Amino acid sequence: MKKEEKSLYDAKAKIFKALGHPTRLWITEKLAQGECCVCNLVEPLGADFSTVSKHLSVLKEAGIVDDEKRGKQVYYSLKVPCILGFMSCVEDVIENRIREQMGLLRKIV
Amino acid sequence: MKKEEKSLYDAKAKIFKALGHPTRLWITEKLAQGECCVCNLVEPLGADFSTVSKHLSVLKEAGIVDDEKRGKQVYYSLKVPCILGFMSCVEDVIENRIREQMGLLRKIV
DNA sequence: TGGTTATTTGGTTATATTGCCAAATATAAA
DNA sequence: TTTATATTTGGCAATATAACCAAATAACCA
Repeated sequence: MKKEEKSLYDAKAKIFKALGHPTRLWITEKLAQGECCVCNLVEPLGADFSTVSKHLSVLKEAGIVDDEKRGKQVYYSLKVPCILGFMSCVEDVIENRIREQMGLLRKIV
Repeated sequence: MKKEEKSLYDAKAKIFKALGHPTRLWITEKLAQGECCVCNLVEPLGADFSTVSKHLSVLKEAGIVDDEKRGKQVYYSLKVPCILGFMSCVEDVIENRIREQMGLLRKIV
C-alpha cells in the first residue's frame, strides 16, 4: 500500500472502527430514531455518564454524529443516515454465520 | 441494554470491528475484484506473511470472507459483496469531514 | 452569588490488538 | 524420503481501548 493510499484506508477504517463497539452501534441506531441528549442514553445503556460521553466523542470524531448544546444539555444526532443502509447486510452476515454453525452441528450430531 | 440485545450488538459490532483496520479494509476491497491467495496479498501490503494471515482470519471469523485450500495455496474470497455498498457512504462521511475542516480553516485564516 | 445539574476531561487499571519472529503444519516436487 | 514452498500458530513487546472514578467546566436557578 502506498502512502496516500494508506491514509485513505486509515480514514475509512476509522469510521468502521467507530461503529465497531456494541455501545456505539446501539447509540447510532438509537439516534436514527431522533436526537438524544447524553442523559437519555445513560440510563438504557446502564453505563457511566463519562463512558457514554466518550463513546459519543468517538462517533463525533469519526463524523458519524453531530452535537449541539442547548441549555445544560448536549443533543446528539445522526449525521449520516446512510449508515443504517448497511445494517441489513450486517444482519445477513450474522444469519449466514448461524446457518453455517447449524450445518456444522448437524454433521457432528 | 438487555442481555440478548447486548449479544446482537456484540455480533454486529464484530463485523464493523473486522473492517475497522486499514489492512483488512484494503484486503476486502481487493477480494471484491476476485479471489486471492495469501501470497498475492503479502507483497502489495508490504507486511509479514503471518500478519496478513492473521488479518484474513479475523475477516473469516467475522463471516466476511471464505477460504479454500487448493494445492499449497489458500484462496480467500469475499463472501458478502453487500459490504461494498457501504463504501460510498463511508466516503461521504470522509468528504463531509474534509469539507468541515476547510470551513473551519477559512474562519481561522 | 452560591448551588445544582449535565457534560467533558484526566487519570488509572485492565484488557485487547497489532506486528514481527520463530516454530509447526501441510502439500507438492525432486 | 528429503526438500522446498505456502500458510498458520504461538509467543512476545508495543500500543490502543475501555470502563470507572474524581475533578473541571458550563449553564441554569434560587
